[in-house]
Amino acid sequence: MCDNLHIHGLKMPESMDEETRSQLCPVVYAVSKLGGKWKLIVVHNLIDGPLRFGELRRAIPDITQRMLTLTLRELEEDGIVNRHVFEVVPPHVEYSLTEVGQGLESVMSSLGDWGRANFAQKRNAVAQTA
Amino acid sequence: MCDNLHIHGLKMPESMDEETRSQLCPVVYAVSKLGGKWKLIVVHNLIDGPLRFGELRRAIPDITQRMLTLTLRELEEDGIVNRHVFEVVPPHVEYSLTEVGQGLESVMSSLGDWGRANFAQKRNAVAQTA
DNA sequence: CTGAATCCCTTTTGATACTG
DNA sequence: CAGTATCAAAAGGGATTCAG
Repeated sequence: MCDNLHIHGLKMPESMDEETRSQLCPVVYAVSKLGGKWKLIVVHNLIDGPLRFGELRRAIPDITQRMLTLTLRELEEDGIVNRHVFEVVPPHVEYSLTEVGQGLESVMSSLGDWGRANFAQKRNAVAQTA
Repeated sequence: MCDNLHIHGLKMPESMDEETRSQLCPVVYAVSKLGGKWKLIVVHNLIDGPLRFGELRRAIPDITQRMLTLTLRELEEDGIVNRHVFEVVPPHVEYSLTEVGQGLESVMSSLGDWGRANFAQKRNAVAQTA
Protein backbone atom coordinates (compact mmCIF):
# COMPACT_ATOMS: atom_id res chain seq x y z
CA MET A 1 0.00 0.00 0.00
CA CYS A 2 2.94 2.29 0.49
CA ASP A 3 4.69 1.90 -2.77
CA ASN A 4 7.71 3.99 -2.08
CA LEU A 5 8.82 3.19 1.40
CA HIS A 6 8.66 0.47 3.95
CA ILE A 7 6.51 1.85 6.68
CA HIS A 8 6.31 -1.60 8.14
CA GLY A 9 10.01 -1.95 8.29
CA LEU A 10 12.78 0.17 9.60
CA LYS A 11 13.58 2.01 6.46
CA MET A 12 11.69 5.22 7.01
CA PRO A 13 13.98 8.10 7.81
CA GLU A 14 13.02 9.26 11.26
CA SER A 15 14.58 12.63 10.78
CA MET A 16 11.90 14.12 8.58
CA ASP A 17 8.93 15.90 10.07
CA GLU A 18 5.40 14.65 10.04
CA GLU A 19 4.19 16.62 7.06
CA THR A 20 7.03 15.54 4.87
CA ARG A 21 6.60 11.95 5.87
CA SER A 22 2.84 11.97 5.36
CA GLN A 23 3.41 12.75 1.72
CA LEU A 24 5.32 9.52 1.33
CA CYS A 25 2.35 7.35 2.21
CA PRO A 26 -0.94 7.99 0.41
CA VAL A 27 -2.96 6.58 3.27
CA VAL A 28 -1.26 8.73 5.87
CA TYR A 29 -1.69 11.73 3.65
CA ALA A 30 -5.36 11.01 3.06
CA VAL A 31 -5.97 10.60 6.77
CA SER A 32 -4.24 13.89 7.43
CA LYS A 33 -6.67 15.63 5.09
CA LEU A 34 -9.78 13.93 6.42
CA GLY A 35 -8.84 13.56 10.03
CA GLY A 36 -11.01 16.12 11.76
CA LYS A 37 -14.02 15.12 13.74
CA TRP A 38 -16.47 16.35 11.12
CA LYS A 39 -14.74 16.24 7.77
CA LEU A 40 -15.90 12.83 6.62
CA ILE A 41 -19.40 13.50 7.86
CA VAL A 42 -19.61 16.69 5.85
CA VAL A 43 -18.24 14.99 2.75
CA HIS A 44 -20.72 12.20 3.28
CA ASN A 45 -23.56 14.65 3.25
CA LEU A 46 -22.38 16.31 0.07
CA ILE A 47 -21.97 13.10 -1.90
CA ASP A 48 -25.48 13.27 -3.32
CA GLY A 49 -25.21 16.87 -4.42
CA PRO A 50 -24.76 20.46 -3.29
CA LEU A 51 -26.29 21.67 -0.06
CA ARG A 52 -26.70 25.06 1.48
CA PHE A 53 -25.09 25.99 4.75
CA GLY A 54 -28.31 25.70 6.66
CA GLU A 55 -29.20 22.41 5.04
CA LEU A 56 -25.88 20.96 6.08
CA ARG A 57 -26.44 22.23 9.56
CA ARG A 58 -29.77 20.51 9.85
CA ALA A 59 -28.40 17.34 8.31
CA ILE A 60 -25.74 17.18 11.02
CA PRO A 61 -27.67 18.10 14.13
CA ASP A 62 -24.74 17.79 16.51
CA ILE A 63 -22.42 20.15 14.70
CA THR A 64 -22.30 23.75 15.78
CA GLN A 65 -22.36 26.64 13.39
CA ARG A 66 -18.78 27.39 14.27
CA MET A 67 -17.48 23.89 13.64
CA LEU A 68 -19.37 23.60 10.39
CA THR A 69 -17.85 26.84 9.18
CA LEU A 70 -14.35 25.82 10.22
CA THR A 71 -14.70 22.37 8.69
CA LEU A 72 -15.98 23.73 5.40
CA ARG A 73 -13.15 26.25 5.25
CA GLU A 74 -10.53 23.56 5.70
CA LEU A 75 -12.15 21.28 3.14
CA GLU A 76 -12.23 24.22 0.78
CA GLU A 77 -8.55 24.97 1.36
CA ASP A 78 -7.71 21.38 0.62
CA GLY A 79 -9.61 21.46 -2.65
CA ILE A 80 -12.22 18.97 -1.54
CA VAL A 81 -15.21 21.29 -1.35
CA ASN A 82 -16.41 24.16 -3.51
CA ARG A 83 -18.09 27.22 -2.08
CA HIS A 84 -20.53 29.01 -4.33
CA VAL A 85 -21.93 32.32 -3.15
CA PHE A 86 -25.12 33.58 -4.76
CA GLU A 87 -25.13 37.34 -4.56
CA VAL A 88 -28.61 37.82 -3.25
CA VAL A 89 -30.31 38.88 -0.09
CA PRO A 90 -30.77 37.03 2.06
CA PRO A 91 -27.43 35.30 1.43
CA HIS A 92 -27.41 31.98 -0.31
CA VAL A 93 -24.28 29.85 -0.16
CA GLU A 94 -24.01 26.42 -1.66
CA TYR A 95 -21.36 23.83 -0.93
CA SER A 96 -20.47 21.00 -3.26
CA LEU A 97 -17.71 18.48 -3.73
CA THR A 98 -14.91 19.27 -6.15
CA GLU A 99 -13.70 16.55 -8.45
CA VAL A 100 -11.17 15.65 -5.81
CA GLY A 101 -13.94 15.48 -3.26
CA GLN A 102 -16.06 13.29 -5.49
CA GLY A 103 -13.11 10.95 -5.66
CA LEU A 104 -13.97 10.08 -2.09
CA GLU A 105 -17.15 8.35 -3.14
CA SER A 106 -15.62 4.89 -3.00
CA VAL A 107 -14.11 5.64 0.38
CA MET A 108 -17.50 6.71 1.68
CA SER A 109 -19.27 3.74 0.21
CA SER A 110 -16.85 1.17 1.59
CA LEU A 111 -17.02 2.93 4.92
CA GLY A 112 -20.79 2.62 4.74
CA ASP A 113 -20.58 -1.03 3.78
CA TRP A 114 -18.32 -1.70 6.72
CA GLY A 115 -20.55 0.15 9.15
CA ARG A 116 -23.63 -1.62 7.84
CA ALA A 117 -22.03 -5.04 8.00
CA ASN A 118 -20.51 -4.75 11.43
CA PHE A 119 -22.42 -2.37 13.58
CA ALA A 120 -25.75 -1.40 12.21
CA GLN A 121 -27.19 -4.88 12.55
CA LYS A 122 -28.87 -4.10 15.83
CA ARG A 123 -31.76 -2.54 14.00
CA ASN A 124 -32.86 -5.61 12.16
CA ALA A 125 -30.99 -8.43 13.85
CA VAL A 126 -34.29 -9.75 15.11
CA ALA A 127 -35.97 -9.45 11.74
CA GLN A 128 -33.23 -11.48 10.12
CA THR A 129 -33.39 -14.36 12.55
CA ALA A 130 -37.19 -14.38 12.58
CA MET B 1 -26.20 5.73 1.55
CA CYS B 2 -28.38 6.03 4.58
CA ASP B 3 -30.99 3.50 3.83
CA ASN B 4 -33.19 4.05 6.78
CA LEU B 5 -33.50 7.75 7.19
CA HIS B 6 -33.22 10.96 5.28
CA ILE B 7 -30.18 12.57 6.67
CA HIS B 8 -30.33 15.10 3.89
CA GLY B 9 -33.85 16.02 4.64
CA LEU B 10 -35.63 17.08 7.74
CA LYS B 11 -36.84 13.73 8.83
CA MET B 12 -34.23 12.89 11.40
CA PRO B 13 -35.57 13.18 14.90
CA GLU B 14 -33.48 15.81 16.58
CA SER B 15 -34.40 14.65 20.02
CA MET B 16 -32.19 11.55 20.11
CA ASP B 17 -28.63 11.77 21.32
CA GLU B 18 -25.57 11.44 19.16
CA GLU B 19 -24.82 7.82 19.90
CA THR B 20 -28.33 6.67 19.14
CA ARG B 21 -28.40 8.63 15.94
CA SER B 22 -25.01 7.43 14.79
CA GLN B 23 -26.35 3.92 14.72
CA LEU B 24 -28.90 4.94 12.15
CA CYS B 25 -26.31 5.84 9.56
CA PRO B 26 -23.59 3.30 8.78
CA VAL B 27 -21.18 5.98 7.66
CA VAL B 28 -21.65 8.05 10.78
CA TYR B 29 -21.25 4.97 12.89
CA ALA B 30 -18.10 3.91 11.08
CA VAL B 31 -16.60 7.35 11.47
CA SER B 32 -17.38 7.29 15.16
CA LYS B 33 -15.39 4.09 15.51
CA LEU B 34 -12.44 5.24 13.43
CA GLY B 35 -12.42 8.89 14.28
CA GLY B 36 -9.42 9.20 16.52
CA LYS B 37 -6.24 10.79 15.35
CA TRP B 38 -4.38 7.50 15.08
CA LYS B 39 -6.94 4.76 14.57
CA LEU B 40 -6.86 4.54 10.80
CA ILE B 41 -3.09 4.77 10.80
CA VAL B 42 -2.81 1.86 13.19
CA VAL B 43 -5.28 -0.21 11.20
CA HIS B 44 -3.37 0.66 8.06
CA ASN B 45 -0.20 -0.70 9.57
CA LEU B 46 -1.85 -3.94 10.62
CA ILE B 47 -3.40 -4.68 7.24
CA ASP B 48 -0.46 -6.75 6.09
CA GLY B 49 -0.32 -8.86 9.22
CA PRO B 50 0.29 -8.84 12.96
CA LEU B 51 2.85 -6.54 14.49
CA ARG B 52 4.32 -6.27 17.93
CA PHE B 53 3.87 -3.19 20.07
CA GLY B 54 7.38 -1.98 19.41
CA GLU B 55 7.12 -2.64 15.70
CA LEU B 56 4.00 -0.54 15.51
CA ARG B 57 5.71 2.19 17.41
CA ARG B 58 8.60 2.29 14.99
CA ALA B 59 6.24 2.14 12.02
CA ILE B 60 4.44 5.25 13.29
CA PRO B 61 7.30 7.46 14.40
CA ASP B 62 5.13 10.36 15.54
CA ILE B 63 2.93 8.42 17.88
CA THR B 64 3.80 8.34 21.54
CA GLN B 65 3.83 5.17 23.56
CA ARG B 66 0.88 6.44 25.49
CA MET B 67 -1.24 7.23 22.45
CA LEU B 68 -0.43 3.94 20.82
CA THR B 69 -1.54 2.11 23.93
CA LEU B 70 -4.76 4.10 24.18
CA THR B 71 -5.53 3.70 20.50
CA LEU B 72 -4.95 -0.04 20.60
CA ARG B 73 -7.14 -0.41 23.66
CA GLU B 74 -10.02 1.38 21.98
CA LEU B 75 -9.66 -0.60 18.79
CA GLU B 76 -9.65 -3.74 20.88
CA GLU B 77 -12.80 -2.70 22.71
CA ASP B 78 -14.50 -2.08 19.42
CA GLY B 79 -13.59 -5.51 18.14
CA ILE B 80 -11.32 -4.23 15.41
CA VAL B 81 -7.99 -5.37 16.81
CA ASN B 82 -6.88 -8.52 18.58
CA ARG B 83 -4.30 -8.49 21.36
CA HIS B 84 -2.27 -11.63 21.79
CA VAL B 85 0.02 -11.84 24.80
CA PHE B 86 2.82 -14.39 24.71
CA GLU B 87 3.64 -15.39 28.26
CA VAL B 88 7.36 -15.08 28.06
CA VAL B 89 10.07 -12.84 29.35
CA PRO B 90 10.75 -10.36 28.04
CA PRO B 91 7.09 -9.65 27.24
CA HIS B 92 5.89 -10.25 23.71
CA VAL B 93 2.56 -8.79 22.62
CA GLU B 94 1.22 -9.05 19.14
CA TYR B 95 -1.57 -7.02 17.61
CA SER B 96 -3.61 -8.12 14.64
CA LEU B 97 -6.84 -7.21 12.92
CA THR B 98 -9.96 -9.15 13.78
CA GLU B 99 -12.27 -10.17 10.99
CA VAL B 100 -14.12 -6.94 11.52
CA GLY B 101 -10.85 -5.08 11.26
CA GLN B 102 -9.89 -6.87 8.10
CA GLY B 103 -13.20 -5.73 6.68
CA LEU B 104 -11.59 -2.30 6.55
CA GLU B 105 -9.24 -3.36 3.81
CA SER B 106 -11.32 -1.84 1.04
CA VAL B 107 -11.67 1.34 3.03
CA MET B 108 -7.91 1.54 3.43
CA SER B 109 -7.24 0.76 -0.18
CA SER B 110 -9.67 3.34 -1.55
CA LEU B 111 -8.24 5.83 0.88
CA GLY B 112 -4.80 5.01 -0.48
CA ASP B 113 -6.00 5.31 -4.06
CA TRP B 114 -7.46 8.71 -3.32
CA GLY B 115 -4.34 9.93 -1.60
CA ARG B 116 -2.16 8.65 -4.38
CA ALA B 117 -4.32 10.22 -7.07
CA ASN B 118 -4.76 13.61 -5.53
CA PHE B 119 -1.89 14.48 -3.30
CA ALA B 120 1.08 12.27 -3.69
CA GLN B 121 1.88 13.40 -7.22
CA LYS B 122 4.46 15.87 -6.07
CA ARG B 123 7.06 13.14 -5.82
CA ASN B 124 7.09 12.15 -9.44
CA ALA B 125 5.23 14.91 -11.21
CA VAL B 126 8.44 15.84 -12.97
CA ALA B 127 9.25 12.29 -13.91
CA GLN B 128 5.86 11.87 -15.56
CA THR B 129 6.06 14.97 -17.71
CA ALA B 130 9.66 14.32 -18.67
C1' DC C 1 -29.22 33.36 5.88
C1' DT C 2 -24.45 32.91 6.49
C1' DG C 3 -20.81 33.51 9.21
C1' DA C 4 -17.09 36.11 11.96
C1' DA C 5 -15.47 37.04 16.80
C1' DT C 6 -15.07 36.36 21.62
C1' DC C 7 -14.91 33.90 25.83
C1' DC C 8 -14.40 29.76 28.27
C1' DC C 9 -14.48 24.94 29.21
C1' DT C 10 -13.45 20.00 28.02
C1' DT C 11 -10.99 16.58 25.73
C1' DT C 12 -6.96 15.12 23.68
C1' DT C 13 -2.20 14.71 23.43
C1' DG C 14 2.65 15.02 24.75
C1' DA C 15 6.77 14.58 28.06
C1' DT C 16 8.58 12.34 31.50
C1' DA C 17 9.32 9.02 34.90
C1' DC C 18 8.43 4.51 36.66
C1' DT C 19 7.36 -0.87 36.64
C1' DG C 20 6.61 -6.13 35.99
C1' DC D 1 9.47 -5.31 25.90
C1' DA D 2 5.31 -3.46 26.89
C1' DG D 3 3.20 -1.00 29.28
C1' DT D 4 1.13 2.56 33.55
C1' DA D 5 0.94 7.07 36.16
C1' DT D 6 1.17 11.80 36.50
C1' DC D 7 1.37 16.43 35.12
C1' DA D 8 1.21 20.05 31.84
C1' DA D 9 0.20 21.85 27.30
C1' DA D 10 -2.51 22.16 23.31
C1' DA D 11 -6.19 21.46 20.52
C1' DG D 12 -11.02 20.97 20.00
C1' DG D 13 -15.33 22.44 20.73
C1' DG D 14 -19.69 25.03 22.77
C1' DA D 15 -22.43 29.22 23.83
C1' DT D 16 -23.21 33.62 22.88
C1' DT D 17 -23.07 37.90 20.57
C1' DC D 18 -22.66 40.73 16.58
C1' DA D 19 -22.83 41.84 11.39
C1' DG D 20 -23.44 42.12 6.14
